[in-house]
Amino acid sequence: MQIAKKYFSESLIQLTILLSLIGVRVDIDSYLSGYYTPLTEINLGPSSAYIQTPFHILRDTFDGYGVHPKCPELDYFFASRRLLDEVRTLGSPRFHTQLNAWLVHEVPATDKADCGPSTSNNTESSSGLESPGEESRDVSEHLPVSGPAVYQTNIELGQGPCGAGACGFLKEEEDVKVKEEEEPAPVSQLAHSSTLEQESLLEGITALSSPTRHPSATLDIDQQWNNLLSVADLDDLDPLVTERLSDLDTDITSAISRNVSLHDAMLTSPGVFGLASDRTEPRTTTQQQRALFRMESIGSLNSDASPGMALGLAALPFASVCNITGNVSSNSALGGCLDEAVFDQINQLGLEGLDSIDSSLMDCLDSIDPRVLEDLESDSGLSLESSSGGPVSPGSSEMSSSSSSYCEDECGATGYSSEADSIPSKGIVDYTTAWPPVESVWHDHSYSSANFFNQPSVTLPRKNIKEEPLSDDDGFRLEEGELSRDELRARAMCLPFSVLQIVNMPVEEFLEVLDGHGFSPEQVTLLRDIRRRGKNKLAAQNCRKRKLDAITGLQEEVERLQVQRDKLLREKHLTAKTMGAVGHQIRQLTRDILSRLRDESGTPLNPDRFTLQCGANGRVVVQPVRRPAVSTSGNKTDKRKKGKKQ
DNA sequence: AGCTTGTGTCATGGC
DNA sequence: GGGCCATGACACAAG
Repeated sequence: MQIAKKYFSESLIQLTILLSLIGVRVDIDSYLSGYYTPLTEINLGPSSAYIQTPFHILRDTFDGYGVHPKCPELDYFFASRRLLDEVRTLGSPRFHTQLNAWLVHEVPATDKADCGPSTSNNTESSSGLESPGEESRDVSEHLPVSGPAVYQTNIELGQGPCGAGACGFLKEEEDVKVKEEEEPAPVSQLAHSSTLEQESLLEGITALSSPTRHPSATLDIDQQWNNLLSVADLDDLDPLVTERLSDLDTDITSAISRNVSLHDAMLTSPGVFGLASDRTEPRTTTQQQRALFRMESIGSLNSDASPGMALGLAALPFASVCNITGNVSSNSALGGCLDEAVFDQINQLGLEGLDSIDSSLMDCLDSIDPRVLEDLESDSGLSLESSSGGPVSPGSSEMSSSSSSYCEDECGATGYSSEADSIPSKGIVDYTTAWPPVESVWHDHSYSSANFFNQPSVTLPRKNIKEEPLSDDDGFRLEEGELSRDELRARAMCLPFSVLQIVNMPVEEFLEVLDGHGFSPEQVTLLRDIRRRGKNKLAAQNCRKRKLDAITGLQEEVERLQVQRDKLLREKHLTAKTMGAVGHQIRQLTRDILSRLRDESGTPLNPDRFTLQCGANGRVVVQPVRRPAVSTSGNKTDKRKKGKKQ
């Protein structure tokens, strides 16, 4: 179940990314909240790489297994959101919108039954005219919504060369009135239906092909359109575009009849086209009303014509999406790119590196001589006495006899170590046995332990050499090379504790020591200062280590994101190029089809004035090119402005 | 001599 | 309120 959920989530993200490429924004956060770790951005600033976030609450849980509370790898959790944002910011390629028609429509069986006989039974077509009132009424009956695809104008059903009088063509305004048929297919049915619904709906769509009287012209059109639509596979589009475009360009001339009249295009019933030669046959008024530049029945001329063309045309806008979706599911190149780029990083957020760090560190520690470890511990001022016994403290025996509970095993970080809080500082350990255990000293994330082994050349030599100037400790200059300033101070004040002891002993024990040993105020102050400085020194070391780790992690992330960005940009460029080629091809096909249509006067339609429009129900109608009304509105605005001025 | 780097220390804020 | 921790800032030493 988890795998299925993961697969679904990844597919959803991929789909979102791909939809974003075509301008569709989908918010999937709500869908992913149940699977992926909540994408809460914490890296809000340069200093927030290690904010005090209680990640440790997950440390002992399944989700937080292996996650160090302050590990910089936690930042990778948030890479997924940034990657998605990056993809979205890349923009989206645009389809060429000059082609706003699809030569597809659905021809139900009832339509054939109704319209078939109309060619022979239409007795009113002799007039070739239809009253505008009727037309308007009919349109009002069948066009509930005056959508952009439907033009409701006064048309004149002049008797064209076909003689059927079924052509609705307004000569003066060159406007075309288009009617919807009685089929109850809603306008938004295709647009809002799912892919499966679209497919089932498109199954009834017949092909838009040339009439049967031009059988040679209809041979390859279905295949051509199928080829065209198959190009929507973005993976193979680029190398195939040119080839298929050339194929279509060469074959379209023969694929579409040049002698298709506008009347034929307007005929609704299959019988009209089937008997297109008999252009003098009358039609009924209602059939004339329906025969308004509709090409829905063209395909019916060829009863055995494959619906692939119409299906492909109607499915074009959906096929693109479907093919893209299919690419996602099939791990195609683009999807694979996104997989590699996005989800690999998401999957790599498991912080598995911590385990390797731990193992490698333990291996390193195992191979080190304990005596060497003692020497290394003595590098830091606080670590000088971390070796067994607390060598210099004159009161060491006194300490041991005081049954104090110290945590000298923590020579390193107390803040950065996740175990330092729980293991050493809480338990009451015998002083004599608590000193040297190496295995409890070297924590994987301890700055003063792990780093000393990993980078001894950086930290060790200078620590041995360095000694801050002390004007008040001139008497201890001989030992400055070995002892820290606080060590010298502790010796000068005759404190019976080493610096490490002072620093690492629990608070209760420390307070007990302060109260129970009769120290002078100066000694108490020095003890507190030594403890404070010692803890702060380790904290500073850990802080610097974390800062370096954070910088390193961010640099690596930047490099990864740059590589991924370049890859996505290349994909975007390729997709835009492909879309442009497809759009050009579609425009060319549209022009070719329009050039083969005739109006009632027998003149070919001007492709610059007409377009092919695919209705929501799959019908294809011829529409006049919309004239932008910017000029008129601009004139009105200008007139208004002028009037106001006057 | 100036710069860089590493380190210790202090001050401060949050828990 | 005190202790602890993290971190910026500063100073210092060494390369």
